[in-house]
Amino acid sequence: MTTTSPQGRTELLRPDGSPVRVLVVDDELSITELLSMALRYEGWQIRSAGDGQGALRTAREFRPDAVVLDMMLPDMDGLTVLGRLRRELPDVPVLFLTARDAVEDRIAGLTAGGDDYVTKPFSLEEVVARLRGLIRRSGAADRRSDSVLVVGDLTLDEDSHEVTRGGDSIHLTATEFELLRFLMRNPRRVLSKAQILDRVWSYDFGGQANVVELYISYLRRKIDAGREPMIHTRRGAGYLIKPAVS
Amino acid sequence: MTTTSPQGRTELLRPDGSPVRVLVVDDELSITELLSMALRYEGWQIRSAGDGQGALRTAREFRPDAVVLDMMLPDMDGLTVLGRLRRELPDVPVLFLTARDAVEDRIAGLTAGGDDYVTKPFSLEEVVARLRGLIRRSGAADRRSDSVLVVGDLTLDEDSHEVTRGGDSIHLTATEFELLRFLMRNPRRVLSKAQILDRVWSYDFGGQANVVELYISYLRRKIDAGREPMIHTRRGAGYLIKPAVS
DNA sequence: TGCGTTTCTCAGACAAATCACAGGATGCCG
DNA sequence: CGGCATCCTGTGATTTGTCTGAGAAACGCA
Repeated sequence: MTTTSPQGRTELLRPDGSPVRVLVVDDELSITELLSMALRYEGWQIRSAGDGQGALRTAREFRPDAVVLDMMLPDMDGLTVLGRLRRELPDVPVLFLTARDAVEDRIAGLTAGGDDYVTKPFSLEEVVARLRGLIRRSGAADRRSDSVLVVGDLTLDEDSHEVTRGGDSIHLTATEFELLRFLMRNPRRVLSKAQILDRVWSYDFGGQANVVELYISYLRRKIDAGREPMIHTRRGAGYLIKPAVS
Repeated sequence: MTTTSPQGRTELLRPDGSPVRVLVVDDELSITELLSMALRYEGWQIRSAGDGQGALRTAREFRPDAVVLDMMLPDMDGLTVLGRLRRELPDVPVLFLTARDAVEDRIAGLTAGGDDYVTKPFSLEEVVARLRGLIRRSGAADRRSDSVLVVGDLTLDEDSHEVTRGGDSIHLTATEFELLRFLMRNPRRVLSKAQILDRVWSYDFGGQANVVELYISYLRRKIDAGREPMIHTRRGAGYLIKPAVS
């Protein structure tokens, strides 16, 4: 089931209307904190664990709808945790976190069961989007929820990565796509450059803050070009997107 | 009966609408886990067993619509298991798993009865496709479900392995065929290279991830050559197939 | 056993995307 | 209506991702 909160955000809910439950497992406290905060903001109920033992214990009791699982845990191998987790909760989808530079040896097979993974360092948008996808497909959330965001005559399909405005297909790069997704998931809402940076860029991004301005300008060229603009600047505050007719 | 889920994936169902039931029998836990994961993702209900005794016990109680049976089991010969299985469930189709170097003529006789086999190491696409075929032909699922995938003017027949575009017949190698089948079973959906690798290549493949790029390029030469392209690259995300007119 | 086919590695060419930098434009305040 | 802060955007260096040719190895079949 999806529902729209007073702020205009669309939330995933379970069929009985209760919030989705997600278990986050990582040994770095800064990561679990970061993720917990971001996922809570999605309206989900979060528990976290710092090792395999804790993960299994919490899973048994918390019965999450999805799990975010770091492959590198102090006490056991990620695949071992996965195996035991599956014995408890056979159908729970798992989002794996892996190091990008890790020898890609035992990444194989991770997506085979419909699970997914992201590499560290990740962007929160990416984690949230993939989790939403997993939960949607797992059927823990209502099946009617679909993968298309719509704001005015602008649409964004999270499955096909297709973006259209007024029926015209628009090609976006990966970063542009994530930025637009973030804007569209928060329509009519001012998002500060800091918020955007924290969400759309990976958590270790160390560059200039004006990449956001740059990418907003890219998006405008592609989306607002010669039309009634949908992306607006609130000087000193941030940006927002809203339907053109206003 | 077939039904199309919100994601656009086609699922096999039994005539009464309940999910298809499959029993997986293998003594290697990693194999049963891998298969269970993948088959569950097909929307099927899975039980697994690690030896002949367990297989027979589970079969009696679970009454599967199909069985995946490793020929090498610790306690009894695959043929013995088959014989006893047949006494319980005369009509259930069986997919045998055999080592590649095993004497193949023993198997040849078995498949005459409508059963089928794949050799280890297998790809998940292959197992799933063959299981779908067995279940379809056994009549456990609705007979109207057919074996031809269609995307735009591109068709792929899973039974005859025939591929055509705009009426022209196209010859594909085994790997090209499986890759195309995977793409066509997930039309308009971005599939990452990891997903493709996990699904189309065998589970023990340890090679370079760029085989996917290579085979995509082979497919393009054969399918998109001089026509409106149907296979598209989403840089940094993966590949997708969709009808040319769009 | 030998020949054609298929699979896969490797490496270079190429294209696209990302981002820093800096000058120009715009809005806001007094 | 100036002056300052903020925002916009052109340019180009660098990095990253993808495509494909060439050839080696494995396979399948006669």
